[in-house]
Amino acid sequence: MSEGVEWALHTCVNLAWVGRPVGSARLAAFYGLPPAYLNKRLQNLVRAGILTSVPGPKGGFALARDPASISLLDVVTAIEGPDPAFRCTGILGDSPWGDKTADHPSTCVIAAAMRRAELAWRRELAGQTIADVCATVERRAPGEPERTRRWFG
Amino acid sequence: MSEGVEWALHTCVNLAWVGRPVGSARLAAFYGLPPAYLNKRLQNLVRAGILTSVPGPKGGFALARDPASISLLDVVTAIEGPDPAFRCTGILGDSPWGDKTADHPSTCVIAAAMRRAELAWRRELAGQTIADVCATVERRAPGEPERTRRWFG
DNA sequence: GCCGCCGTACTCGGATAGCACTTGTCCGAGTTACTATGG
DNA sequence: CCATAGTAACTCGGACAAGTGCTATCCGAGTACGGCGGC
Repeated sequence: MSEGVEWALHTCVNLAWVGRPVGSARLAAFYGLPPAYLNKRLQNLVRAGILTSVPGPKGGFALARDPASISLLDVVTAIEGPDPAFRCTGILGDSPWGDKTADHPSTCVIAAAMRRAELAWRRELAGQTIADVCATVERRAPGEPERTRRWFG
Repeated sequence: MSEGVEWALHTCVNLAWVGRPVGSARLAAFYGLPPAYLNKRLQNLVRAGILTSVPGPKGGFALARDPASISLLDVVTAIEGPDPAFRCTGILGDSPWGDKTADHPSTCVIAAAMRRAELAWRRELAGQTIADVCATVERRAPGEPERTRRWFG
């Protein structure tokens, strides 16, 4: 899985705490990441409707909606793309008595099993939101949001 | 995910039906796959203890144990490796007040959420065996095992 | 003092190289089955 | 007819290139802020 997923998730949590637009350079400096590349990934989140981008001075990226309505799955799919990890190429159609025209991705038993597993993975990710992560961190380290907000200010 | 996973899974099902060693060239010809590359992947299954390799004429690959004891997860991890898809690089340690020495992969809330999702995925895959796939296919197409066995004979 | 204009500096956004990993290929070591030969 | 030694062919196994996608970088278009001049 792309490493940018980790960066995007942590950045979303930070943005949830700050609450106002922050430039990608400042966001990247927080973790010592390459600013331009983080910017490229945050653009993916903008296209997915997770973030809003504000140009000009005092601009930057901010959450587009409530952290409670942004699931981890939303962020992951925004970075990795909507395609599932396992893709059935329909090699059954190339077998001696295979039917090239059949819809193998839908009928293949193996593809179905892999799809079931991936669905469980997506369901688990969809059940956790950015707000949940924030709440868990705050319970463990109550001063974290204020400290982060101050650093970015 | 690597495309070889699909090839390995289908090949395991075929081997379960045939029941005796089959060369990688013959196995690859069944789906029109590159023989040498399929061989390379089947070697992964041998190292994982899923297949046994028999050299010389009349040799090839065969299942090392009962199909009911080979889960889809076994095959996937044999090809993809044991590392999880999401790897926590511990960027929290690079934050302004981060602790480089802390065990971030274990304590990070985001890493925990991703690990939970991946665990659900693995559990789903571990619950399905090659024998289950074979049984489902046979129920749907009763003549399939015999037809496959005959083609490889 | 207040309003409007301009320049500036900062932001995002997309187009452009470098690198790692998956994919694909090849040839050599080892082993087994077959064959020919001798008893 | 049977045992045996030799040969030959077929197998896996690991070492060697090419293509694709992720990683990283740069520069240009656009916009809001701050300063300046005029009213």
